[in-house]
Amino acid sequence: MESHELKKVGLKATLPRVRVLELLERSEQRHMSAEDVYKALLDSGDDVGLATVYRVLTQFETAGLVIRHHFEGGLSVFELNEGKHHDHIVCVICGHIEEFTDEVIEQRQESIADKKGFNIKDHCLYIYGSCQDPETCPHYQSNR
Amino acid sequence: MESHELKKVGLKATLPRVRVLELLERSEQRHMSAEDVYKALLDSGDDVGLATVYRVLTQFETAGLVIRHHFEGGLSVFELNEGKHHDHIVCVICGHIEEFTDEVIEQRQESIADKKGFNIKDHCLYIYGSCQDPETCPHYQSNR
DNA sequence: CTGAAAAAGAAAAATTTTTGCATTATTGTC
DNA sequence: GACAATAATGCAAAAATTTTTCTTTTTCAG
Repeated sequence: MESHELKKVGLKATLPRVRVLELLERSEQRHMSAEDVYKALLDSGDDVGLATVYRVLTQFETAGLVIRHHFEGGLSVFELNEGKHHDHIVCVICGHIEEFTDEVIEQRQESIADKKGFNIKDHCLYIYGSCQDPETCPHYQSNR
Repeated sequence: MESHELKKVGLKATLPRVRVLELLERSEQRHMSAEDVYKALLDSGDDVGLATVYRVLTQFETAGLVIRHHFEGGLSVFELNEGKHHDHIVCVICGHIEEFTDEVIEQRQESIADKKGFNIKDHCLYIYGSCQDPETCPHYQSNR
């Protein structure tokens, strides 16, 4: 139940918040822009304002429920924070996104930060490319 | 001479373009937003329009002269493309940015992309943290 | 249930980036 | 060097995106 998760982070379980959280948990698309969320909610019959969506997403980010990414092209997207850090590999042709983690990369980052005297708060690695799989990348052939 | 570099990529050596390029080459701040560039040019007596700055920076990006980054917080910044790829470690307190490359990380990325069937076009790694050096991070003490 | 406090919604505002168009500048040729 | 063709600039207006304000509505503890 989503209301419990909201209470846990000190947010009242209002309808818009519950809906946004449900959406992020259940949507096929793990990475959604504020606009995406807004439209999806409208489509499913919820009468919510875009300003509320922005507010809620920002609150969720602050509360640690979601993570905000800035992909190439300036696109801001949100994804549910499920606790385990991961990086992203994005197909610039079809938009397909896969997640991964690599212990070696994580460790190298730590040692680089140490060497430079930084305390890591956060980090993100985005790999952009084309997935050559016609199944997942329907536009691959026409754009190859 | 900047006009030569512009010609080389097929852009006419107009005053605004030369000025923007000069600025990016000479500024202490390697990473500048469009607004930063605009203000710096006005300050140095150039009468340029903000729209032109945006246009020129986008042209430079297309031509490969500059690289555009989207840092945490949604901030778009540009830096001169000097040919050698590097990643960034950013102090979220004072804004100080350092560049680095790590061969091991680069290789791991390649092998991850291979394993997933992606052709890497580009990639970027941003580490966010606090640089604990009071010299380079003047705000560190007050925000620690 | 009820009331205080918080949140939603709508519209306006603030930001950032792009576009249309008249004017100005650049460049290859004479 | 000057000239005309072509491309680029600057301004203002328009988009696009995100945030804020303010009034009304909702939540939740007692």
